[in-house]
Amino acid sequence: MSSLYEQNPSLLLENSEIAEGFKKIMVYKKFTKGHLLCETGNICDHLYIIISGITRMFYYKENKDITVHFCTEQETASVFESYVKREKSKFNIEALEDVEAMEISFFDIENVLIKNPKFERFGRLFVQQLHLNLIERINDLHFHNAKERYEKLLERKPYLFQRVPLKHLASYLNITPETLSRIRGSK
Amino acid sequence: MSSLYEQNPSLLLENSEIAEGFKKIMVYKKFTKGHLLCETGNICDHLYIIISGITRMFYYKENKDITVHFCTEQETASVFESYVKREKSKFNIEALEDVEAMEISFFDIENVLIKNPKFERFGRLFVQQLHLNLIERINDLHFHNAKERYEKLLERKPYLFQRVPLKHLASYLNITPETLSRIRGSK
DNA sequence: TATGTTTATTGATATTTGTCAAGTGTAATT
DNA sequence: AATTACACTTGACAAATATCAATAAACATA
Repeated sequence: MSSLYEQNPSLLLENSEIAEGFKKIMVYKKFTKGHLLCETGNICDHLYIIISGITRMFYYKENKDITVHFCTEQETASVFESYVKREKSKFNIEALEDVEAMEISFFDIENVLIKNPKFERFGRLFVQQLHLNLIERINDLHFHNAKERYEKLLERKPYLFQRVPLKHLASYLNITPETLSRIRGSK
Repeated sequence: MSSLYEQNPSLLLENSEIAEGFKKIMVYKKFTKGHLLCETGNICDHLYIIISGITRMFYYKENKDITVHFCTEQETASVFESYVKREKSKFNIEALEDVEAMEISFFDIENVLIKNPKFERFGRLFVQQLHLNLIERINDLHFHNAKERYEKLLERKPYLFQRVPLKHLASYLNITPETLSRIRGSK
């Protein structure tokens, strides 16, 4: 598989040198359900590679709690734009279950990349994968009505419906809990 | 400015070695208004760095022409997921004006990165910038109603309203031309 | 288990946005 | 200039989704 379209950056971690380089800066962490891994107004200084559990990213709009993203096993939770641009996060990240994760700090990644430019490839693939995921998400939001969005999500991430309160799924789908309930009822 | 949050990858092109590496694989191209730089069903094999003119990415949903993205001077047009994953594009890219662009092929980028791993940093920053733009876009789509989306776009990219037919802006905002017309009328 | 709290469902109604149709304006072409 | 095609606007109505209120179900905790 050629470098530009290697989709899964974790493949590169089989290269033990790169794996070791990153493993050195990872810290094992546990968070209890309800804990905020990142809070509005703070700069998101860490990435969290989820080992177990599930998180959601959310914010408040006119007192309504709106979820914009979920992360679960093998995925990486962060407020990317805050992390990269060093600006205050508009979002919170909350543990919806007890969460185990490997934490990596911005500054440590920084140093690894400076010392080992060859790790940049991993960085690119990592960001590329984030980007591909977001393209899929935006295409879903843009091209489909409420019911289609629901069905897509049910097909793609059925586990969310087992693990996450429907109200969060509703706001993630950009609909009200009432509308989600009616969509689900009409089956 | 430190490497991870250098936002504008073009800064790196001031490093003449990297600039030269990429310049070698760029080809100057001209397209007339209406030309399709990428067509549905084909793999998008090239990036286009726009020098002048403007493009839109669009597709057909139930015979409706829906615009998902615009690119203008200094920006890079491509169907990223087709380009990266080597899969058939779901989108067309159309020149809305006569367009001058630097064309770069997938395979040439591939080779440059393989021969010069130090160029990976540029690649990462490039993808990172794409990603930050998309985050902004999705936040707008997700968090705002029709009128707010219109106002955001007017504020952020006023030139689009000078250069692009309103019907394309309407579908980009995920509303009908009639709704856009009414929003504009109510001022 | 009992109690209180949160979450989910259901119904009635309101609002937003879309659809269809007609008409006007504008630009390109003959 | 007349003709055509396309873009835009406006109005009447329809459909999708939201809001508000009431209730039921599930969950948490004493």
